[in-house]
Amino acid sequence: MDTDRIERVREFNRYYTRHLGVLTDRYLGQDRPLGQARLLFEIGAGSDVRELRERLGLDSGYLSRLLRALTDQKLITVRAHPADRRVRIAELTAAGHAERAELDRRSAAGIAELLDRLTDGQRDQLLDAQARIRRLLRTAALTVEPVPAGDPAARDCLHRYAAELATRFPEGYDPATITAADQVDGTTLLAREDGRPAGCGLWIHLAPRIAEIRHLWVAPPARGLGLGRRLLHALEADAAAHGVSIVRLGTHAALTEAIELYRRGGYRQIAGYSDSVYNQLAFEKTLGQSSQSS
Amino acid sequence: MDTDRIERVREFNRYYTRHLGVLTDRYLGQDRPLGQARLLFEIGAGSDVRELRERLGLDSGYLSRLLRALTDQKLITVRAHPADRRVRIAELTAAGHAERAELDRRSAAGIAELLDRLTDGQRDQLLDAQARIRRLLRTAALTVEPVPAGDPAARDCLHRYAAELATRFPEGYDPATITAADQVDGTTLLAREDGRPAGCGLWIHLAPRIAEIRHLWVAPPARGLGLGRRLLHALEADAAAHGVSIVRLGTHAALTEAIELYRRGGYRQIAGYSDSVYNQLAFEKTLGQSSQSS
DNA sequence: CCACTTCTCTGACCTGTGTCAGAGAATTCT
DNA sequence: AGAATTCTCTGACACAGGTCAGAGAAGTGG
Repeated sequence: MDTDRIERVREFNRYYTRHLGVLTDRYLGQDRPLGQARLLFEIGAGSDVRELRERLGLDSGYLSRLLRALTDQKLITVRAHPADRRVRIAELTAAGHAERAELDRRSAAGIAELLDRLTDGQRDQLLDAQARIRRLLRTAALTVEPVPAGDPAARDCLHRYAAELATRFPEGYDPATITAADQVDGTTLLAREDGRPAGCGLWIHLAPRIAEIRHLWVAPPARGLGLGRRLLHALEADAAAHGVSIVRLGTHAALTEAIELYRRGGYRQIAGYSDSVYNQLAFEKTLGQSSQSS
Repeated sequence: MDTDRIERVREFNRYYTRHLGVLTDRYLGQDRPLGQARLLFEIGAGSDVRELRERLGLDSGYLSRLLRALTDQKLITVRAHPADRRVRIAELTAAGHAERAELDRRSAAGIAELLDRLTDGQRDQLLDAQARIRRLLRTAALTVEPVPAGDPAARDCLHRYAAELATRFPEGYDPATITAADQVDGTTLLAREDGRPAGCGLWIHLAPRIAEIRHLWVAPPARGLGLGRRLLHALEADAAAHGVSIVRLGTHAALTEAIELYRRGGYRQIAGYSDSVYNQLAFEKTLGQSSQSS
């Protein structure tokens, strides 16, 4: 195995957490237990308790006691949800907002002190390297997996896809155009980032050994990570594994990034094969033996 | 202030610690409290208790109980130091070594899983960016400060400097050449990285308004961080602040990096002014108003 | 109306981490 | 030899974090 690289990453982690992680957390948890401090941040403008429990991954008993401690300190107030009085809503008081701002200021002060010791160019280098690492970690966190055609997360992606097209196409977009679940005789792929849906795509048969790729979409926050290309390749590989040798797809002239993606992916433009009004352009690719997922 | 940059660094810290930091620590502390796991690593080939306490920054009572827990699990043995029976020495048993290797393996497995999801080029990008960040953080952690001429840490640096020259000069180096503490009528500067001495340098008067910079040295682990340049500039600034307008220094032909440093720093070579056998080359710089520390 | 579910809170409990004071053994200083 | 110092261990204590079972209030469905 690649032990040298692994060791270097671990070395970095040790160094980084010791120097920066500690730095910021210590500032945060200076007067106040870390749990309470985090909760103050997480409450923000006001959140219901159930949501907080979910976001912070806490036991209901523990969270309840944390909330109690904060109300005793008059930093938050807790009241019942107007619609469902079982649910309770936590909100920051004026003192809570002040405390939160103070914690925020302190945590930022630690970073400011660090940045102060660097030249302007070095600061930019730092930010640049951090952005690159983050991008790579996010890329590694992305998963692409087949899901049943009716999968709720996938359907949700398709609706967001439709909503986006409606704003991008001058003529709008009719949501009824989306392929119905029972119409998918190929495969639906769903991409996730840390469990949250991040993109989708599906293919269906046009004829024996001929497939059509549809509804390839990447959620805005996941763009720029190469996910479109990855989904496209995965769909091709999956279709090939099901005996498909030719893949077609149609797209709209307004979707310039998509067109670029298909061109780079080895697709060539063909005459229109579809009667969908949105498919202004058509593309085709012959799947060879070399088609691989990645 | 530069709130945007600060916010971006904090964002990165949150993301990174959540994704990678957590990852490794969870693997480490899976079956075993983190304190015990860390102790197992720190003991390594065998260490005396006092040293462990220092390295991990633990209370003697707490450490004692951690050691007890590990001995009860037959992972370590503790015996008295042969020379001083108050001091105790902890050593891993065979089982302890196995356990340590297992923890190590698990922690590495988390990283390996991550790296596996990246292409080879992405892996290199990740390592490269991490190395850059680490370099920048270390640079920011370096401090340069004046110390009394007899400061033990500074004297220690000078001895290490002498030891290094002894190996680098074909003719060796006589430690008696080092400027005595009572001979320093200028300033001694000491560089530290996280408290540990990382380099030194000093200047003395050759004549009114003329100073000589001596014994500029950077500890091997701190090289490549621009510390030599920083020490040199700081010495110049300090001398200028004490009314010095001309700085001279002598060096040995074997010290090519130093010679390069002086050339880049605006020094020009002059005829030898010193009778020291090690000063094969001599340099001089006139300090202008623009001389600044940084 | 009744049974069931959902949501929060309370009390009891556990573990890990950390601090403090002092005892006891070994060593060093005078 | 006796006093002072060094080093480790023990016991007592505190607190944060976290888990579990169950009570009680509020809502939902038949």
